[in-house]
Amino acid sequence: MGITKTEHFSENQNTIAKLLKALGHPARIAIIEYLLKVETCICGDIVNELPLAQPTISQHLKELKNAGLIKGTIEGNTICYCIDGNAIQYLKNYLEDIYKILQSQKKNCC
Amino acid sequence: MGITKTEHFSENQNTIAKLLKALGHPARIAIIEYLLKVETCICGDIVNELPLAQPTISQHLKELKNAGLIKGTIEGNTICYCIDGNAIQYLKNYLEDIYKILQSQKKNCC
DNA sequence: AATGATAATCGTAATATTGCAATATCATAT
DNA sequence: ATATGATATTGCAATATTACGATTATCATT
Repeated sequence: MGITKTEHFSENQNTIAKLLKALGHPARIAIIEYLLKVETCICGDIVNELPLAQPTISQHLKELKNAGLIKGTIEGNTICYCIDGNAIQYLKNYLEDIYKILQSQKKNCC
Repeated sequence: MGITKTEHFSENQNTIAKLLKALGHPARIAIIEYLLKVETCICGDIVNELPLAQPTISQHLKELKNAGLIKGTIEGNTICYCIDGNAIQYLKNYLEDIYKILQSQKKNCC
């Protein structure tokens, strides 16, 4: 029915899925990579960097922000966006955990 | 227009986004976690573990498989599913790289 | 106050996703 | 041969996502 049954899954599973989903679009990956590159947070020029219209980018930024992957603070008449390290760390740890468990298992098939 | 403009982004960005998108659903996270738990690859009982109908789970499995996150091999009249460690490692490395770069930057805002 | 620059929001069209009932497929047991 | 059990596919309804033009809001600078 087009609606995800979040209530049937654990809070952790929903949190992880939400973060990963927010990153699951090339434009949003590109935004993250750009934010990482420029280092400084004055980021009004994302629009010039990406091949998408300004409203589209604004929408992608909103989604990244909703998911908690970036933070934005008003800075005069521009907005200062930057990556939230905690969210990245959370995902990194999750994947490291999965990887570690996989490594510890003796492969007996596939 | 509802269609992602993949052609405007790098191959790497599209690959990462595709993997993350495939993981960006609680049911698929639950499937991965279950596959991790059972260790052995005979995994026909995912349907009994998750609160979703059999066709829905079959569809989620297909998406994980298309993204390259799991492998499935026919084993008589059951199917043996297991996680593809390479895909997990790829994502893990990507997030570790981002995290490392973040750590190396001196925070001056946000 | 008027102007300009920047970014968010609204509205809408096109497409994708989620979920399931019904059905199909296919290996194996009877 | 036929029934059974396991998984895949089809078809469809409900909802979500993607993208952008038009507009609006906000604020710094005239």
